[in-house]
Amino acid sequence: MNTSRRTAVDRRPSGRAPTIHDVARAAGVSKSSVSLAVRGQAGLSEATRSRILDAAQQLGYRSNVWARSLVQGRTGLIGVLLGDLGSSYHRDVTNGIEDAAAEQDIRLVIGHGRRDPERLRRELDSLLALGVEAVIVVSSWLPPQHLEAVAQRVPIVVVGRLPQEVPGVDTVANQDAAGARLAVEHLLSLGHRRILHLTGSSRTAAMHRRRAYSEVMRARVPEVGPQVEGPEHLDRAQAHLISQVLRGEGPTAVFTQNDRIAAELMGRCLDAGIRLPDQLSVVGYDSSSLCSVLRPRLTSIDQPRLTMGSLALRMAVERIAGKLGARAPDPAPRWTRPRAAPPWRLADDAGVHLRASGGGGPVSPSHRWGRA
Amino acid sequence: MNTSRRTAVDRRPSGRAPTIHDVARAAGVSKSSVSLAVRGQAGLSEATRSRILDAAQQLGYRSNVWARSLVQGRTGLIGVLLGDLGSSYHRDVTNGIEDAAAEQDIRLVIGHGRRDPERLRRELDSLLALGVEAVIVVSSWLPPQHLEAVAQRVPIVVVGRLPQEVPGVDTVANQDAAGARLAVEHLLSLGHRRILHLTGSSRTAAMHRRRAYSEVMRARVPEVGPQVEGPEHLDRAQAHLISQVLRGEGPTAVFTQNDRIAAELMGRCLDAGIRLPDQLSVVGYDSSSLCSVLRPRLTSIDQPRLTMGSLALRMAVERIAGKLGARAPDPAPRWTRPRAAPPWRLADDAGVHLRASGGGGPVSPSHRWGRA
DNA sequence: GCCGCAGCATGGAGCGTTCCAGAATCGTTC
DNA sequence: GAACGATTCTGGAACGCTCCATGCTGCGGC
Repeated sequence: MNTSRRTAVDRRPSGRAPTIHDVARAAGVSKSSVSLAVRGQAGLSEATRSRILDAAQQLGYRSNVWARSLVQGRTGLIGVLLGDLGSSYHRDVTNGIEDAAAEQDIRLVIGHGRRDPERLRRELDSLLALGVEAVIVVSSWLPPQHLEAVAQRVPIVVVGRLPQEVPGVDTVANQDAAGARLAVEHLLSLGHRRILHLTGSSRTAAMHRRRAYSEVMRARVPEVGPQVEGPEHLDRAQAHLISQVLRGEGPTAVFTQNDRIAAELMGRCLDAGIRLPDQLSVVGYDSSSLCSVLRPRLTSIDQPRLTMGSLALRMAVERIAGKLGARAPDPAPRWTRPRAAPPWRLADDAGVHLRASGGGGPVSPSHRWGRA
Repeated sequence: MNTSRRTAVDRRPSGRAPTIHDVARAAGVSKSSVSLAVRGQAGLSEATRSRILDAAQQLGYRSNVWARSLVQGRTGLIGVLLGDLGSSYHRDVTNGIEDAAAEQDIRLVIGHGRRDPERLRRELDSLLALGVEAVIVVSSWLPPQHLEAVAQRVPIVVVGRLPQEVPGVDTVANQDAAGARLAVEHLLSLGHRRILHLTGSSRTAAMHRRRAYSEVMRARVPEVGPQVEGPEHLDRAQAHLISQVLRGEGPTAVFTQNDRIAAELMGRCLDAGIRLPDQLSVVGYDSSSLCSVLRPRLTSIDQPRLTMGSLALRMAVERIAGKLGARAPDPAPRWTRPRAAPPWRLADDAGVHLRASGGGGPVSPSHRWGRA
């Protein structure tokens, strides 16, 4: 039967990784002592400890995460499910998550949804199969009922705005309404009155921005009121806007739902020979890396993406600790709001601010201004 | 002693997941039979199989990946270490990897280096600790000696250009030289003679591009020859270039090492009142998402990023299969080059092409052209 | 001199699987 | 009816680790 085992051993990647037994033999101690030593637990003399660690070092020993988690019943893994790679938003949120994870003994596993709800689901399943103890979903595209089902197995924190509150799912979101208000107030302060809102989505975050825009417009310029284009026929709306501007009619400023739409609009305006910002001012939302690349530079609303990420991780850790019956590892920090038990949500707790395009070419109506 | 176990059980996330034993008991068979059934292996009657699967379904049983990989000695995991999230390059390469992985029974684990070699190393370690069977590194920033050390434990495929050939490490790279030649030939065909090369790096890929640029310039316009600025004092070089152009002197075209630098240059030119592309033509490298956003649109060199990703995954799988002593799963495809045994590398096998800015505003010297 | 008690160190059980040798069952064939 | 092979099913060992009960020292106090 030893020979039968042999074959299994031989089938594994060359030079089979050293185990706790190998280290034990090398250091002349029992496997239990090695286990204590590598985990830095008490109950060993300094002499043996260092002897063991030396041997481990020399053999290139690394503890097998799977074996450990098998016996401990936990993995120390948190899944990060990104709606998309390749966006500065997701990068920054992820960085925030990583920074917070580095403070704890938490390992992250990143999954990638490729902007596709179906793929997002599959990736979520995949993360669960890996044994993550919680999942941070940086996307609002997962269907609520699916989220709810998964949340019964494992804590879920969503960074973004879900269409509805989901039992057992915590959320972190930026203050969309406040951001939109900032944007509109900024344009108003520049003297604009006819301000258009261009939106590409009817999802929750977009609707919050749109609603706030409308409220401000109704309150501040009742004689003009809100004018929203999109999300449907967005292309045609842009074309119409451009022809208006070329005739010297229509809006003098546009607040777009996000930077991508702003960039697209700016491109089309420039193609049509419209002078930006003289003939049209544009303000975006997200403060993406596009802002400083575009000419004229784009004024946009900045979300505290790093903070949102860190927040999400801490919430996940707290949930795990709660599930495990222990108390939260940190003394509850400022943001904790230890109010209602699950389900709870923490939204709008992350501030937002306007980042006017610094430097040479701010988007403005015919005159320059400094920083907002 | 049973009670002592109890506490361990109770400490684990609520409602302890059902195991193979639970299913066995429910179906009235042995755990071995359950194992066979859930893995769809032969050796069971249809009757018992379906009875077992029903029971498993009812209990919501999911096989424990850690336990499985512990006994099988393999995880089915491949690590993807990204030099950075948030770039369209990394996204596309990752998509290519994922597409190829979907065809196999491979699960991907993504790590994130944040453009920092030190962090890259830590993430690599973290992936190894997770038990990945191979790592695809989408970055050229890891020090060769470190790569070499790790490659002894697990196959490594690098997407990018390492400073030197590393034993045991496979690489996938685009044809930097061919790409650079395309770019320069393109500008020459538009009538440019004084073409500057602006580079931001002295790393390998950049050097390949730079060298190819110089060769073409020497061969095609010997009376002008190559002129390279950067990587040091890039900022000053740009300022100088702009002042030259404003005086109607200096280069009429610039080939930049990448799109980021091209975008920066274009921004500064526009800030200075230079008309693009009338006064200066710019060609970038990468065909990033910037190209279609900028005005005028940016002509750039396109790398087959998806293909490169798929290639990398197939190479990794092949390596794993080789290490495991089995033959490659697929009949060797076109690109395999089954030449030298390890170490081998496969570079420059992924084609490259110029993507001229379509539509309205191509970067050109005073006249328009169609697609290249 | 013996007891008690630290402090260290250890072997064994068990985590949830897979794998394998062998047992049990069944149907054929002589 | 015995012998045999094929089919179906099973228990135990092992994977690499943690945890626990227990053993072994040596030392101070009575």
